Amino acid sequence: MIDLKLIQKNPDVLARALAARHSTVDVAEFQALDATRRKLLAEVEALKGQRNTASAEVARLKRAGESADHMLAELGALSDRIKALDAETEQAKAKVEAWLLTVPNIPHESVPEGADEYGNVEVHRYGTPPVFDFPIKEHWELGTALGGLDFERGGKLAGSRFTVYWRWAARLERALVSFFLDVHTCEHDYVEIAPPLMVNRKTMTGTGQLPKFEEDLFRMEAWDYFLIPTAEVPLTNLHAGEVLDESALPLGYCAQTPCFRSEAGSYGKDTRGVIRQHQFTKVEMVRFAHPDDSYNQLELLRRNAETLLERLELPYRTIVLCTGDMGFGAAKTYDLEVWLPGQNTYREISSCSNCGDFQARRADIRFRPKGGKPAFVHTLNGSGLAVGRTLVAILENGQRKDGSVVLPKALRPYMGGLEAITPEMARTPTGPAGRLGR
RNA sequence: GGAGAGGUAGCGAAGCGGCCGUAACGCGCUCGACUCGAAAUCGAGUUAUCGGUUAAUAGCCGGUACGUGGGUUCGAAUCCCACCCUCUCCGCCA
Repeated sequence: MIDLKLIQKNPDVLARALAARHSTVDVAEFQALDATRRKLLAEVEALKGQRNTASAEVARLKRAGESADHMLAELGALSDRIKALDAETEQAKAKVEAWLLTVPNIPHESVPEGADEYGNVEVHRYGTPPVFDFPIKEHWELGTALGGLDFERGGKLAGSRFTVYWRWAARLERALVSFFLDVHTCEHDYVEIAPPLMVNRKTMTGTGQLPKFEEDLFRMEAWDYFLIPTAEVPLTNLHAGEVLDESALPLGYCAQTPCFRSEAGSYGKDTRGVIRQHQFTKVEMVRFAHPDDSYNQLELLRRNAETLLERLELPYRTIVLCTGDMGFGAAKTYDLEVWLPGQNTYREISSCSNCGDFQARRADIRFRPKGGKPAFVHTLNGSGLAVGRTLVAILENGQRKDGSVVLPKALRPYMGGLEAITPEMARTPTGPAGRLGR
C-alpha cells in the first residue's frame, strides 16, 4: 500500500510511477474520493466535539445533583445526526482504502524503465552452458525415461499440471530441500519456519495477493481459507500487527513449502514437464530490514540465492526487472535465471524483491527507532530456490550420452553418496533402497 | 464437539456507566544522579492513529481506539447480542 500522505502531497510522483509500470490506475479518481472523505470527516468530527462538550456538562450537572433533562432531547437529535454522518464517512473511507489496495508499489529509482520483459537488464552471469556431442533431451523425456517423473498418473490423480515423483526424483526433491535449508540456516542467518499452508483473507491481503489477484489462488469453498502461492505470504505476515525491536533487524526467515497456483491465464504455456505446475515445492527466504538498510539486504538476499546455483554448478544469469515487468508489491526485483539446455535458454528459478514499506503498511509491521515513533519496516523476499525447476536444471545440464544424469557434487551427500541417476534405476522394482545407499 | 476463564500500551496487569486512553501498579525502554566503570538504588520521561493548522513525521486544536462487528444510552473498557482468537478441563482424532 502506498503512503496516503505521499499521494496527497505528491500525486505526480505516483502518477509517474504508475505510467512507468504501464498501469491504468487513475490518480485523479483517488483525489476526488479522498476529498470527499476528508470533508465528511471534518463535519462529523465537529459534531462529535459538540456532543463531547455537552455530555461533559450533563455529567457535571448530575454530579451536582441538578437536572439535565432540558438538554437530553437536543442531544438525542445530535446523536442521530452523528450516526447517519458516521455511516456516510465510513463508506467514503472504505472507497479510499479499496482504491489504495489496488495500486502497485512505486519502483525504486535504480530500476530501469521498460514496457515488458524485453526491458530487463542483465547484471550478472555465472558459468558456461555445457556443450553436448549427442542429441540432448528435455527434462520431461529424461525424467520419464529414468522412471522419476510420472505425468500420466499426476493427471489421473488430480489433473493437468500435476506430477507424481517416483524413486530418485522424490528423493532428489527432498535432497534439494535439505541442502537449501542447511545452507540458509547454517551459513546464512535465516531461522527455519514451518508455517501454515492455508491462510485467511487478511493474511493474503497483507502481502498483496488480495484483493486484486484472487483468481490466481486456490480457495477453500467452505472456509474462506486460501492455499499459499508462496511461503512469502505466511513468513512475511508472521509479524503482522507487531512492533519489532529495532535491534532485531535485519531478521531472516526461511521455509520449504508446497506452493499452489491456479495458473489462470497461462493456458498453453509450459504445458509439458514440471516448469509450470499447480503445486510445486519452493524454499523461500524472507527478510525484515531497517528502511536505511533494505537495499543492502536485497543484495545479500540475491547472493544467498545465487550461492546455491553456484554450489550446484549450474550456469545462470541475474537480471534486474524493468518497471513494466515487476510484480505488484515490489520496488525492485532481481530474477535469477538458470540455463536449461533442453530449451536452449535461461529460465527463472528465483525472484528476489525488496517491497520497501508496501507490505509492511498493509500488514502493519513496524519497528521502534531509538527514541522515536514506530515506523514501518521494509520487507524482502526471494526464492532460495524453486525446487522443481532446480531438479529440471540438474537433469538437463547433467545429462550424458548413455541416458544417465550426473549429480552435482554438493548434492551427493544428500543422496546417499549417489553420483549419477542411471537407466537401471527406472527398473528397480522395490525403489531406491539398494541403489541409493542407506 | 461440551464446560469454564480470558483478550486493555513494547510486556504483565488494575479498572466493570461520566472524575479511566498523556489508563493505577509492576517490568521494559530513554535521559539524568550516584560510581573508576558496572550492578543495585534514586529522580524524570515514555500509547497509537486520523483530521485541521504547518516547511515539519515539531508544536497546537479536535476526533477515534480497551479482540472484531453491531445494539442500548445524552454518554460504554464497563450493560446486551453475534463472531474471532487464546488458555484450562472433558470428548474425539493423525
